Amino acid sequence: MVTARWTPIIVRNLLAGCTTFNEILDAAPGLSKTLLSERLKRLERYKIVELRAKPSGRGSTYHLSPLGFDLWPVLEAMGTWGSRWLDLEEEHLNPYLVLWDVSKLIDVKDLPDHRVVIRFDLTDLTKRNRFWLMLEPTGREVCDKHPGFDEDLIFTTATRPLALWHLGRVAIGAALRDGLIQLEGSAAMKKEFLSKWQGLSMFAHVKPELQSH
Amino acid sequence: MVTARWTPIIVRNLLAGCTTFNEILDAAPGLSKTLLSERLKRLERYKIVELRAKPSGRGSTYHLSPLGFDLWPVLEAMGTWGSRWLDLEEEHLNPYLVLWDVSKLIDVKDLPDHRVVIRFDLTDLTKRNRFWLMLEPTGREVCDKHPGFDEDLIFTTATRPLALWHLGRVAIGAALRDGLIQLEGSAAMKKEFLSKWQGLSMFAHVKPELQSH
DNA sequence: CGGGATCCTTGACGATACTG
DNA sequence: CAGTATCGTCAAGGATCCCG
Repeated sequence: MVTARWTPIIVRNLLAGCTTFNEILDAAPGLSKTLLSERLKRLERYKIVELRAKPSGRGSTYHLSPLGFDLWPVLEAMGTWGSRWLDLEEEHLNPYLVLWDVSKLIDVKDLPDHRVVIRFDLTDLTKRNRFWLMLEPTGREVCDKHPGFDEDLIFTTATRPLALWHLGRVAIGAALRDGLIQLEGSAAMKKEFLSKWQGLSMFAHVKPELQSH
Repeated sequence: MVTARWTPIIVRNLLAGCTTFNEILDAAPGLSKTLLSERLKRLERYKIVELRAKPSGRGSTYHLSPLGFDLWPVLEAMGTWGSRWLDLEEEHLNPYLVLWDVSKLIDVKDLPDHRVVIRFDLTDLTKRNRFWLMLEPTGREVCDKHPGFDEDLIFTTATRPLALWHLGRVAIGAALRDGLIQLEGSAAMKKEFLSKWQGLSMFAHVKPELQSH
């Protein structure tokens, strides 16, 4: 069960803090509602996931049990192995997923006490090429429509450099110097971003054994 | 691929030292030849397994690549999780598999310089209730027919105490005292067995969180 | 022994529609 | 929104036979 199709992804999403059905679904593109429903039900039977009634009355929220949390070492071992040995594939370039991961990995204690909006422009895409990362005292969010707030930073790059940066395979400083990434905004915001809000992948420290060209 | 049905078992068998098609198959009961063949082919494409021509000319032997060996942390994390949280199931009681694991886990350097044959009698079974563990300078083997050599030790127990002992959930001393396990043979052999040839599970040190009744 | 080729069944899954 | 129910499809894989 733990290794069945999509379950590792679902558990990762729960570990990352997803709680509702659609949050889990959004962070698992390609997964159908039918299958997610079936998996969650099965994970509940296996005591890995617990359901709680939503305050709103409609639907439930999903949470890992102690048993489920303890799957983290398994997922970490898988992630480390993948980072070390697998090439960067097309599917890892999905900017929404990269930014989703970025948003989840910014430490709560590093969140600003005011709202910050960072726009990401993907120069190699023609549609769905603009995303917004919102950092607020209460949480972090990624959306692909203008959130209606002023933008504090604008991050311009292509999908591949974005993924490589997040995976720690290019340093942000070098990428800025080489023009792979551009960052616009006030000096103060840039500094905050570079020091606190990078949200590097959990496996950014893993040294790949194979050259991904 | 790494998490596809049976692949973790296949990789575990390769890590344990299986090299031929049938060795892998024997240690994965329930796995069909068709599927093992397909999996090995796929693992080869993924550079996890390497084939080598057999000296005999017929068939090949299968070996893990560096990439494959590096899956060990993943399997270890899975095994630890399972030992900690999952109940002992019927399938884990299979005495052949338990003894297979025992044989693989006896350190080469602890192997005797002469042949030792240990017979295991399963008191709760009526057929296929007798196995032989053979320890030789050149290797270890389990069979379910009399190997034609004298027996040095006779280990009498039921399947469940056998599994519990191997998993480290009952100490051999306590099991002997309680009569769950009987051991017959010369005092010297018994001493060797108890000190060197127990071949406890790799997860025998993991403390289960749940009570398996 | 050491597998490969075929055939045929099953069940896993996606699409769609539905419900409170 | 937050899922559930139904149905059709396709591919994964088991059984069987085959071959050197």
